[in-house]
Amino acid sequence: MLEIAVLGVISLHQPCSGYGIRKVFERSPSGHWSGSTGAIYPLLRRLEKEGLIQSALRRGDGRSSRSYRLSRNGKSELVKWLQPPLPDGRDLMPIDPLRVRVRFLGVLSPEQRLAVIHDARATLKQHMAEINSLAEHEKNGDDTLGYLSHRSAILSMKAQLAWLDEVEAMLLK
Amino acid sequence: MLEIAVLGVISLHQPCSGYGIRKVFERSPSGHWSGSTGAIYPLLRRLEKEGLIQSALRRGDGRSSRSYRLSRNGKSELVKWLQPPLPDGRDLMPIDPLRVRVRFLGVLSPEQRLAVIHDARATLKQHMAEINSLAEHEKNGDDTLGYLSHRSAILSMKAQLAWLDEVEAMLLK
DNA sequence: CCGCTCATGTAACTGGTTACATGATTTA
DNA sequence: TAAATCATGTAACCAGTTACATGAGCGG
Repeated sequence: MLEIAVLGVISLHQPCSGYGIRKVFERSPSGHWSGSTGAIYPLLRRLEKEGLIQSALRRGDGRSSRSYRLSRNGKSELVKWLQPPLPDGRDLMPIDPLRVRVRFLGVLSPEQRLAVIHDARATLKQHMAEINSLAEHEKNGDDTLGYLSHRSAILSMKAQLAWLDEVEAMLLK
Repeated sequence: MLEIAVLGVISLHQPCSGYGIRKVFERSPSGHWSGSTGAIYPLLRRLEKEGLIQSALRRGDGRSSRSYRLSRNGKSELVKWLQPPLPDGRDLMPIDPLRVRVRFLGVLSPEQRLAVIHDARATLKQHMAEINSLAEHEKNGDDTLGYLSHRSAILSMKAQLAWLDEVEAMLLK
């Protein structure tokens, strides 16, 4: 997946450096990859060896960096991944840490269970507010798909909050 | 995470075999771990070595299996993981393959983009129907938390469907 | 000139998957 | 009696993280 994400990020920001790609991952609020150097740099060299991306050296002197662009093969690889059919419904459902927690809530005392729910609600609300301000900011910008990605995160957190209400109601019953 | 999930599954089904634990993962519809032998069996031995679980041999003759139970330490490890504070908001957001796809939809033609949306909608609806029938079945059962886990999956898929409507609307605009 | 950001890289590790291998028990 | 299921395990691999290491350029 990181491989595809890197191709995708290059498609959005080309020409860009490995460092630039890392920062995109690091700064993205919708959880995921750390943008660790140990993942990105070896991956970039592999992608270039496979002909999916091309690099050019930017200034051999001093602060030199590689500038990456997507090749035709790289683009068609990305297109191929994007196109239907999508993977199985199960593979579309990521592991939700909150869901896992609630699944095993039975080992806690009733009071502790409620404490977990309350804490989860607070954490979600706060993170939602953060992403919401980002989204508002780019609402009428040119990066529609970036905005929509943030909307996805917002809607999914809203759904989790609604779910937490259900959970609390059933626990109190 | 698999480590915690295994402790959790044992807490729910103890005493149970490694095979039984694997099946729980395999059959769970809310995507995640494959329940691969190469993950479970070494992990179980490690957990026992660490004193988090205990095993007893069930019939040395013929089809023999190990029967696992949670130890006090194992239970308190699970309790510790469950309790607040939850991880950072970012770490609570798993990587959503659908979101990643939409993020990079720009490389496709407008018609292809809509095809992806339509396919995603169909896949989600079908998977939602499957989980929904499971959830209905266990609605008034004793495993409230199992039911709520499925509800979480359902609500999150509903949110994704609503989001896809937003995406389509913005793409058509 | 000090600290921050840009920039690249490696080594050790963790956590998981796939595929293979084995064999007993149950069921159609 | 054949096929499915119960049951356990290993080896090779893949993807990603953490921590370490290095160094240039830029702003206060």
